[in-house]
Order: sequence, then C-alpha cells, then structure tokens
Amino acid sequence: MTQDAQRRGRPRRGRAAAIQTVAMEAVTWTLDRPPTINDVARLAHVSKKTVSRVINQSPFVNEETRAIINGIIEQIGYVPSPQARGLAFQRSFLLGLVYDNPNAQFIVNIQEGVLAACRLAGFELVVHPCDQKSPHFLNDAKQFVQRQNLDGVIVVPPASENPQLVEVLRDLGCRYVRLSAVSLDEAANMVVYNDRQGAAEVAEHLAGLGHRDIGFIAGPSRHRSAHERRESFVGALKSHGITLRPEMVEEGAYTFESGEVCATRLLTREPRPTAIFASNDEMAAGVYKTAQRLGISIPRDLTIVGFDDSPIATRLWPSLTTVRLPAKDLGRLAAEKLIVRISSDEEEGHTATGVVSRMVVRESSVPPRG
Amino acid sequence: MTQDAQRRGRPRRGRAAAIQTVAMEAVTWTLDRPPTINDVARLAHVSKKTVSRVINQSPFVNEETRAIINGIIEQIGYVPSPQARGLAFQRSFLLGLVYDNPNAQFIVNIQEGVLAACRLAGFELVVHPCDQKSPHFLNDAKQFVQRQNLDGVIVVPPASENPQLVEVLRDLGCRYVRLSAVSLDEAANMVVYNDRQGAAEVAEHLAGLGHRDIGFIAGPSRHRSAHERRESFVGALKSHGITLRPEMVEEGAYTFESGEVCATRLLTREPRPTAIFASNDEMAAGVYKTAQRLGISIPRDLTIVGFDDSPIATRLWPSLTTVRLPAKDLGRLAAEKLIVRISSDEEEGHTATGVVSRMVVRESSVPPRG
DNA sequence: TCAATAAATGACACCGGTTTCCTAATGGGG
DNA sequence: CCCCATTAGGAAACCGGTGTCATTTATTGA
Repeated sequence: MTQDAQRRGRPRRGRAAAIQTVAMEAVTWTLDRPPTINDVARLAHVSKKTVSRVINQSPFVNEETRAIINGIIEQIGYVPSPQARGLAFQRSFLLGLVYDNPNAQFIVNIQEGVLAACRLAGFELVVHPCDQKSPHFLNDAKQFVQRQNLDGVIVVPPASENPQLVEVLRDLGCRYVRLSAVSLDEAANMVVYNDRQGAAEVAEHLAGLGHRDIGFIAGPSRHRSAHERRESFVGALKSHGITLRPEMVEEGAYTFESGEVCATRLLTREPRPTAIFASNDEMAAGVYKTAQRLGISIPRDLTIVGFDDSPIATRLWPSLTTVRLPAKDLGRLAAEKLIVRISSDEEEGHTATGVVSRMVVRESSVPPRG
Repeated sequence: MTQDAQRRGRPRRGRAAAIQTVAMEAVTWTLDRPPTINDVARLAHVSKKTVSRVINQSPFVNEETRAIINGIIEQIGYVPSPQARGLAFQRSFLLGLVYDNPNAQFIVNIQEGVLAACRLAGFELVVHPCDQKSPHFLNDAKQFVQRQNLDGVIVVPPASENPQLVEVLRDLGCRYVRLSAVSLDEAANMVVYNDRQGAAEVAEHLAGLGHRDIGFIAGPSRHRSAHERRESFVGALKSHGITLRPEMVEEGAYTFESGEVCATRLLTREPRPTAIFASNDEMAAGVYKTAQRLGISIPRDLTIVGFDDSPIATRLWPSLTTVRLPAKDLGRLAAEKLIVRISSDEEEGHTATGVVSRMVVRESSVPPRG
C-alpha cells in the first residue's frame, strides 16, 4: 500500500516538478549533439514511447503530460530524426519529380505547386531532370527512386508518356502520378490538363474575329498534347464552317527554331494566312520573328495566337494572345493525389483529376484587314 | 582437429556452394518485400558486417568473398536502405537548394549543374523555393533543413545575400554554399560569379562601336550583382573616356515592367541615348517593347545590350547582345564544393571558386547612326 | 465490494544499416 | 616449433525512432 501510494504519487510529483526543473535547466542545459527522443523522455520523466505518441498526435495521452512534453520539445529544440522515422515507418516522406521538359517556367511552376501540397503534409521534393534519349534513362530513373526510397513520384510530360518509365515505376512498387493531356492510366495515377477547351476557344476566337485563312503549327506528334490541341482546334473550326486545309498545317517541335521554320513555310505561301495558331508560345515567338523578318506587321497583317501563357507571351510586342495552362495547380493536384494515396496506404482515389486551360486574349489577335 | 578442419573447411565449401545454390535459387527466390542486408548475408553464408564491408568498399574482404556477395546483390536486386544508412552514418545524402529567384531558366540550369555533381557522389537534391518577404521565411528555411536533415544547402541569389538566412544555417550546423556576385563569406562557403568581366566587356563593346550617349538601367540595389554590374560598367566606360551622366542612369527591379518604365524615361529625354545597357535580359526586353512603342528602330536607332543570356535573348528580334552567366557551371561548382566538405567532414576547401561571365554579341548592337 | 472496462503509460523487440571489439586462421621469422 | 603480426570475418551494441503487448490506475456497473 505504501508502495502503491509511492508509485502513484511519485509520477505526479515527478511530472509536476519536471516543469520547474526543466524551466531552470533550460538555461544551462547544453548538449553537444542534437537532442533525441531519449533526451526529451529523460527530461520529462516519461518513456520515449510516450514522447513518440505526442509527436504522432496520438489521442491516448493525458493532456497534462502532452503539455509538459511539448514544452520540453520546444525548449530544447527537439526535431525527430527523419532517418529514424523513415526506418521505423518504412517511409521517406520524399516525393520525386521526374521531368525532361525543356520549358523551365513550366517546371518551376509545377515545382511550386507540388511543394505547396508537400508542405502541408510534411513531405519534401527531390528533383530529377532526365533525357529520354539517353541510354541510361530508365536505369537513372530507377536509381533515383531507390537511392532515397521515394514514397512517390510525379512525372511531367513528355516523360510521363513513356510507357517503359511507368513500367519501371510499377515494378519498383513506387506510387506515381502522371501529368498528361490525355488519360493514359487509371484515374488514380493521372492528372490531366484539358487542352481541348483552350484550343477550341482559340478556334472560336479566330472565327469570331472573321479569320478564314488560318494557319496552324502543330506540336511534335510524340506529345499527346500536340494531338489534343490539333484535333480540338480543327474540330472547333469545322463546327464554325471553317476547314483547315492540309497545306496550312505545319508540324513543329515545340521549339523556337521550329516555329521560325514553319512560319516561313506558311507565310511564303499563297494565299497567305491572316492568322496563325502556334501550339505553344515558343513556336509563336518564332512566328513573330519570321513575320518581322518578312516585314509582316503584327497584328495588322497577321494575327498570332500561342499556347501555354509562358512569360514570353507578355514580353513579346505586341503581347501574345495565348492559352493559359495552370501549371502550378497541376503540380498541386498531382502532389495532393499522391500524398492521399501514400497516407491512406491504399490504391483508392479513383476520381479523375484535372485542370482546364483557358484562352487569354491580348494584343496579337485582331480582325483581318479589309 | 576434426572440428577445426570442419570449421575451416565448411565456410569454403559453403561459400563455393553458395554460388551454385544462389544461381539456382535465383529463379524461384521471391521475396514479398525488398531484400535487406540480412537476406544477402544469409544467402552468402556470411555475416551482415561482411556484406556491409563489401557495400562500403572496405579493403579487408577476400576477393572471392567479395565476388560472391556482389553476385548475390546483383541477383536479388539488393539496394541498401537510405534511411538505415542515414541513421547509422548520421547523414542524409541529401542536398538542398534554396531559391527565391524569379528567373526560372536560371533555377533550372542551376539545378542541372548541381545534380550533375550530385549524381557522381550519390547525393540527391531537394528544392525549396521561398519568399524573403514572407514572415515565415526564416522558419520555413529552418524546417526545410531539419525536416530531412539535409547534409548541406546551396543558396542562390538574392536569398544568398540574406545574412539572417545564413545565420540560421550556421546555427543549425548545416553546411552551406552561397552563390553571389561578390564574396560575402569565407571562401569555403562561396561560389562567386564575376559579373565585372562581362559588364566591362559590354562597356568596351559599346565604346568600340562608337557610342557616346549611353543609357544604363541598373538592377535593384539590394542585389549585389546590381552593384557589380553597375560599378564595373561605369568604371570601364570611364577608362574609355566616357562618363555616364547621372540622368542617363535609371534603377530598375530586374523585371520586364521596370525595364519598360526606365526605358520610357531614358528614351524621352534629350539627348536620346544611342545605346542602352540593361542589367538583365528581362529589363532589356522591356526596352525593346518601349522602343517599338515609341517607333524607335532596333538596332538602327538604338543599340540594346542585356545581361544573363536567358532564352528570351534569342527570342527577341533582333536577337539581343548580352552577357552569358554560366549557371549550370555555377551549380556544379557549388555542389562539388559542398560535397567535398561533407565527405571530408572538414571545414577545409579554402580555395576561392567562381565562374566568369562573358559577352555574347548578337544583332541588337551596332554602331550609332551618322 | 468486486470484477470489468477504459485510459494512460511503459518494456522490449524491431526497422536496416554501421561501428566496436573480438576471434580464428594464416604466414613469416627466430 | 612457437610466437607474433596480419588478414578475414563474426557477435553484439548502437543509431533514433515505431510497433506490439503488458501493466497500472481510474471509472463504471452490478
């Protein structure tokens, strides 16, 4: 009975005293190494398991105890070791971003969106630029995942459209989310951006302005987005009674230089188009340069529309009418999707996720002359 | 003696046999979890310590044993757990990249350079975009380092020029390397890019072309690079007998819009400058737009020079004479420096490291008319 | 008053590596 | 033939957390 009383009483006193003790010790307490969970447990006179419960927000902790432990954690600046947590949880709290996209702004925007979601969930982001043409491409990606034991990977187009890469990720048992213009995978693994909407709006815009001789610069056929933009644009024009003649279509490579080449072909042909829709802003910039070189005035003699709303769209003069692709939202959605699947430890999340692109009208699109 | 013989002999047979056994087992051997060092040790009939020695290239392992273990590692696809290694080594093999630079291309280039060095050393890169103006800036940075226990951090300007941030990193005991236009820190912690060289070349170029009425758009004074570019440019002009009059200097914010504003001021003033040197390409693009708006022909009536050699320099028409800042090399050097310090576990590396910027002449710079 | 139950906490094994310390076998010199 | 240095390899503790299960104490119902 005496023993019981002691056992019952001591912890109370012990804990109550701990507040004082620690408060006093805090000034002089200096560790030559980062504090660990054991230090916290010792100072709080509890077991490390209880500290662990506090860290992990377990409901089975007395409020008083929790307050004491949190106070000590605060005072000594304890931060749980991610390595130890990772080892015990079998998780790394790390997401990977795989990209081979040459558009730097797109990548940075995606990164920001992904990180916005990561921060809320306590994840960090590891980046992996790569090159699909490299013979080490698949092996590099594999090592990337394994080397830090990534919990999940987000893949950006065009790499996201590589079936071998997806196979590698699947074999590794690594969760992934792919970004693409079309749904290539089960809903849980995809975030799609609807380029059809934006391309259709452009068609409507140009038709509404009165353009009939319209040139189109398509993207490279290996990009799914190129097909989407093309088909939607052609279809929407047709519904406005305008047929895009084959000789008014050129296929570019989403690069500035290819935009110049395609524009040169289109603009030296009769009848010369009164408007050109380039499948991305880079190529649209190539059209600008070519038009200026040929002495064609923009927008008086030529309306130009791009796609992406990259920074260059507003740097050009006149500013470029284009389609805004909300890259940051895209990144955020992908990360959220991935994190939900990782956290729930389930393959659910079968709802389709995506964003819609919308046209932004600026100065480069006006009615045709005469 | 018999026992001894057995003890001596068995391992031999054991190991020799292991090759066969494993070779046969490999086909049917399926684990429902990733293989661990224990699996390798068991299959190789050695202790896990010996496997550890092989992994870490210890010289105290028999060649035969090493070959057997490597064979098994290969066959079962064993990859050491980064969490476990991290826990034991007290290292994360993770580098951080802190940036608040609005220039996406610069960031992506830095990332690529950093990763080139990381790959060789077995490190991965975690990114952290931030905002110096946010009240959480310092705390976010601190958590960023702690959350994954980063081995080192690379800080890109202008964040790199924030002394409080550096203090936080130092307090955390986190190694860091700063990029900046000037040496703000001990040599071990810096990689500098010499903007003076490029700016001086521009001065020489413009003077050589015969320009005398030269306008200058400076960067924001909180950027060290802005000072470097300005001082060097002014100094070099002076050494060519040209004095930059105060009314020919405007201070921009390294943004497109500020370039427009400054250009408007410079170009509506008498005498109008025959050449404008903008401290970065973004602002130079603003000058282009303003000139076009005012009906000033480039380069006939106005020579323009930028700085950075960002993608926009070649997208503009005529293409922009500018100064190339080798961002990728910068990133690589910073990462190499950091990795050396981490690996050697010493504060050495007192040699200064840096890159030099060089002018790239394009179409926007010609002699003045008349 | 006495189980039965729930709440709060602790003891101990474990995650997958590394380090420390120790043993056994081998080879060479006296 | 013995001793010792050297090489190869193993046992156990450890890194810093988490899981499982047991234990203690307080509360409730019969």
